[in-house]
Amino acid sequence: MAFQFISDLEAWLAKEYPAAVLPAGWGIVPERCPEGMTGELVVNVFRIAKPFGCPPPVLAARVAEFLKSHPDLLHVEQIKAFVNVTLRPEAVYRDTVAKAGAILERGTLPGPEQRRILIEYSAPNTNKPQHLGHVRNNTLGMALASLLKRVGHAVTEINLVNDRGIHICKSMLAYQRSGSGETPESSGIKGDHLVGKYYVEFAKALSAELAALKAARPELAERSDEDLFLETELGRAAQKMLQDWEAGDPAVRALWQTMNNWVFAGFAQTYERFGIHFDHTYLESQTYMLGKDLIADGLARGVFERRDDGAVFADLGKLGRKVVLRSDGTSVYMTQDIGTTTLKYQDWRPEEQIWVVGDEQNLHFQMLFAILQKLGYEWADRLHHLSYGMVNLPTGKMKSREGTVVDADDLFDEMCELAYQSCKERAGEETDEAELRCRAEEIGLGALKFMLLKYNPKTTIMFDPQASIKFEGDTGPYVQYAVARIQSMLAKAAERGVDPAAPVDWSLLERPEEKSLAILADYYPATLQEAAAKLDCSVLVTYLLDLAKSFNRFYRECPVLTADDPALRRARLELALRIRDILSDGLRTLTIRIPAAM
RNA sequence: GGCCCGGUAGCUCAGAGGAUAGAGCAGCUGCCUUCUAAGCAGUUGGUCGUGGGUUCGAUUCCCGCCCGGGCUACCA
Repeated sequence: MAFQFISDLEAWLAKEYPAAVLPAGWGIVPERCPEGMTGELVVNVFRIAKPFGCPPPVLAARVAEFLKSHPDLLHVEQIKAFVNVTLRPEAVYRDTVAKAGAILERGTLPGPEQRRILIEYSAPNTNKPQHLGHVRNNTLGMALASLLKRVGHAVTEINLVNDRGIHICKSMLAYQRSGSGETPESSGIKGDHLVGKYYVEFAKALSAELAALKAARPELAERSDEDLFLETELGRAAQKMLQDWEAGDPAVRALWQTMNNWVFAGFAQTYERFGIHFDHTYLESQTYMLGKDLIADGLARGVFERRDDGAVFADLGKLGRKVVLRSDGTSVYMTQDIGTTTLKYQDWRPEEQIWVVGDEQNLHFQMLFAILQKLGYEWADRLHHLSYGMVNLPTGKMKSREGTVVDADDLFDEMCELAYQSCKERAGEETDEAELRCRAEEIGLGALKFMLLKYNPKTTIMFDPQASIKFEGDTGPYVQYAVARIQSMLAKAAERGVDPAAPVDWSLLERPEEKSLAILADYYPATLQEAAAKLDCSVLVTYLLDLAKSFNRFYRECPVLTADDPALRRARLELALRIRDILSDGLRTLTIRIPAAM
């Protein structure tokens, strides 16, 4: 915030109360005055009173007294410990939007607060295409990376692809048995979907075999499917394939490489369409053996202990005990994660690492961080798990096996097709097809990202296709539309006799819709920084909706190009342009693109 | 059982020790020969799960309880 009367108030308080011990980073943050109260900003003295050693209403009275004599303020009203103020128009704009670029620049953190941050997200398996759950992960990851960059951090985006393991072997086995040489080219099916088709095929065949097994041996009826996996022929065959893979069997390796390449090509398309770019992709097949030496080292140093059966574990106190090496000496997931985390540190030397991973792994990450701290890494206290909730459907959870997943590519298509229909209806005949498709892509995918970012990451999202796919109300297109309206005004400025390069007389903007818009705009830098500090893009989303709403109210109430006074036209256009810059910057920060027109 | 997250309007969600708890959707009423109606304005709708406690003040903090979800493997 950069309001002059606030700085003056702080200076005055410092002078009047020299004994007050103010906390570090102290500063008065004015709040926007609630609807229905007279005033534009409010100084909440409840919040600041403590160090001054007098009752809030008493301090508020003194604050009000000081502010009443301040030249920037038209009206000051004290109610209990709230001091509501109304500003002179010239003060509003001078302190907010009038200084070109100032608001956008203030979004960047001061140098010493900028850090090198590594963020890992997406982390797909290569046995099936991505679904809505992955889309939430991808969206949260890419937008968070972008937000952190926006406030000045040096961010490295990493993907760690889980390209080996029993799940891949399931797809491979089904393909080997019934694929008859089908390829993405021969079938016309996108690579990841083709591989997914065989994964589903395996799952079906396995459950048929399990059902037959249970029918033949009723004593097994109570056992879980996982439990009985190796009792089935298919299970044993998949297991055998995994062992062959690990032994480096050339045929298995070749099939694995072929099918994985299909999936990589498919993922690349999906990522490209969504606008995702990783600085580096690690493959689990190349990192899964890491970590064992660190365990051995930790064991020697007494960080880990060996159990009677030979398994090595970490005693993590309240978190419990965690096995880090099986009794047969092989790794578990935790072993690999210890290894890859140190690898990532060595490769990039980040000051912070962030993992975007679902909340079912909360305990895993608590344990991982605790283990790394026990191992004594000085960077181990700057690791964050950005935990997010599931995406549920009205019918319940998404389950690959039951075919109830919302496929990522299908969802993209559906969003964009709906956007296209709407674009087509509202555009004139003269707009060409390619342009409409391009707009629809930006609107459709923008709506999807915005919808996923709107929620606090930790909440479980209910995705109702009927209700969630919409372009009205609290949506991305609502914000994009505000930008499009401003662009359209700018395009017409010349024909209405407004020169966007002419000087601006801000004092003409006296209407409440104008002033509150400028005041709200000034909260942008703080909002960016708050969102970045909380690793929560929904803070920014909510703000952009507010700002767009405030703009739309202004747009309705205050004619811009059709105002009588040319100087007023000029000033209002300038205000609109400053708002456009913030909305655009905000959308870009969320990785949402801005259509040229809507 | 233990640990973690959630319970706010019919629905989906914000908010947060302070003023009269907000928004979108859905419903109802208006507003397009006037800068883009993917918009604006109005209106209906709430004992903020529940019982205690702390406080000048609690929906917000603390404790108990109820409901929903997650985790609690030598799976990833």
